[in-house]
Amino acid sequence: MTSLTFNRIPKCHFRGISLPDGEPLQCPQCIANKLNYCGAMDLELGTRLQAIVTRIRFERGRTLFTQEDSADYVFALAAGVVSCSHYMADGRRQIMGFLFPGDYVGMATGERYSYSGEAVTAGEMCRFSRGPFNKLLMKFCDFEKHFFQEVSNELAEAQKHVLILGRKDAMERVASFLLMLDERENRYGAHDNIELPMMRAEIADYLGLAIETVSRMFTKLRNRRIIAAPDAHLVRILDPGGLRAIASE
Amino acid sequence: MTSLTFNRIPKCHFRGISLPDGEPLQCPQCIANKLNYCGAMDLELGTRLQAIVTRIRFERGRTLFTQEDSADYVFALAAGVVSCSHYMADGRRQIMGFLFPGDYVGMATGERYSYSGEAVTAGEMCRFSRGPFNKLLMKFCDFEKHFFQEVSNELAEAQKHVLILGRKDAMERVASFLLMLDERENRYGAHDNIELPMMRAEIADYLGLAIETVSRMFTKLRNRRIIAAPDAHLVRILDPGGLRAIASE
DNA sequence: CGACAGCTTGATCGATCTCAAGCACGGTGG
DNA sequence: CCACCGTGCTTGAGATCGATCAAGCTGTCG
Repeated sequence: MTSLTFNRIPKCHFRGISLPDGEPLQCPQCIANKLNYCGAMDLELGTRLQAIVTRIRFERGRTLFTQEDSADYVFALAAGVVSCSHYMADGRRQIMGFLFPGDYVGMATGERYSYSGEAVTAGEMCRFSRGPFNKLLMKFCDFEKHFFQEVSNELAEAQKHVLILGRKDAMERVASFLLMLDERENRYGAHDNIELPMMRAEIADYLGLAIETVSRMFTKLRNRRIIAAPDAHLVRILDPGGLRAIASE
Repeated sequence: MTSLTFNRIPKCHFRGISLPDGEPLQCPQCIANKLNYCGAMDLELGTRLQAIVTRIRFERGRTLFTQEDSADYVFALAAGVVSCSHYMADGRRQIMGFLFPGDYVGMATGERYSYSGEAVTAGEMCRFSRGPFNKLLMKFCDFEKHFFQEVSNELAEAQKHVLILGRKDAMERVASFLLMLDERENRYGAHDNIELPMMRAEIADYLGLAIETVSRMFTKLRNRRIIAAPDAHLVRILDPGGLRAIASE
């Protein structure tokens, strides 16, 4: 069966991801997932996208694009996790968000990306030249309506982020962060553990805290039996209600 | 002359705004300002918008919509300044942004507004039922492309906000805030003073600070001759370079 | 086995919040 | 006209949360 399916690409193992050798992941599939309103067009759209895509594998730590780069490409993440960080002149970093498989970046941007994309884990992404990509989607789909929705979602997330950073204390921030990851995983089916693909430093720079503070909050949550954490990158929520209360949404 | 012009509505006097009695401001004009790509259609679009608009005047302090309200309306601000605040259960407030004449709200939202709109000054806004408004614009204009741009801008602003809240100290936050207001006024022509229509409490809740801290930072900037402040709601930037350095963009 | 990176924990420091007081201004009523 | 009051702003003093500095712990890799 060669027709594109609308299943999400398999939930990736964020850490120690093992990509199939040789045969790259089907990028158009993740595009199609996001564009699934396209209906009957998919197969041809997929083929056309295949024709203009560049697939790029990367290792943890690799910088995929920087905030100074001219925004010539649109990226779709096929596997792995990527952070979007803004660096200040003196080196301070604010992580704006994390990209997970199926996420885009580079659509809603001006002349330049305003943040840098860095690989939190190994992974693979699909790169499209902005022009042809836009033209193609515009031609095939009711393009803007769809991406309007996408950007709206991103905006809502940014506003949640503003609330966390502006008015929540350290405990509330960490709790909110865990709930966000939990909700994300819930969207793709039941799960018992939350996987934390990122390091403490990345959580800290997302939450506007110091590494040590993040660590202390995890410890506190563990001691209070709100969560269990078999290792630093795995969390099981023992008391969802308690966690939600702590996050004080 | 009845044809719509593309001039911005007159720069409003934020505080002590005096609205012409009887004859309401021409709302479709502010819509048209934002939609000026519509070109030849404007006149008819304006007329149709006239037909579905409800104009609402409001005094300082009035709540225009709340975060619990079902998002049935799109608003366009014709005059005055409005804050968009998210309230937490215990009363903490985070101001997500301020609306100025010509700004919209309610386009990029889900089922409900996720924040409340409150009048920072007296003003006037135009209210459209979401359905007819969308239909109308969709019919007349290359609607989504335009609003995609709008939401993208909003997203960029939210991300700037995230950076301010996540990684800047009190001094940098206040400096950044003043620069934002300055840039906004610059877009509409030269000016010598920045008007601060909002109170210290609102600046504080936008910047994630306490009122007292905001006040102290103003004092510090004044003492260092970076700004002059004839009164609490007027600021003149004496040393733009210095202010930019302090904001450490 | 040693070196290193990432995480945790402890002790101290400091920026910002909180609490409290005083000031400036505008509106109101005697 | 002026005393009074309320609101918003500023300033000061002390408390607090989270940052910073420093050390130790754990697991991985060569």
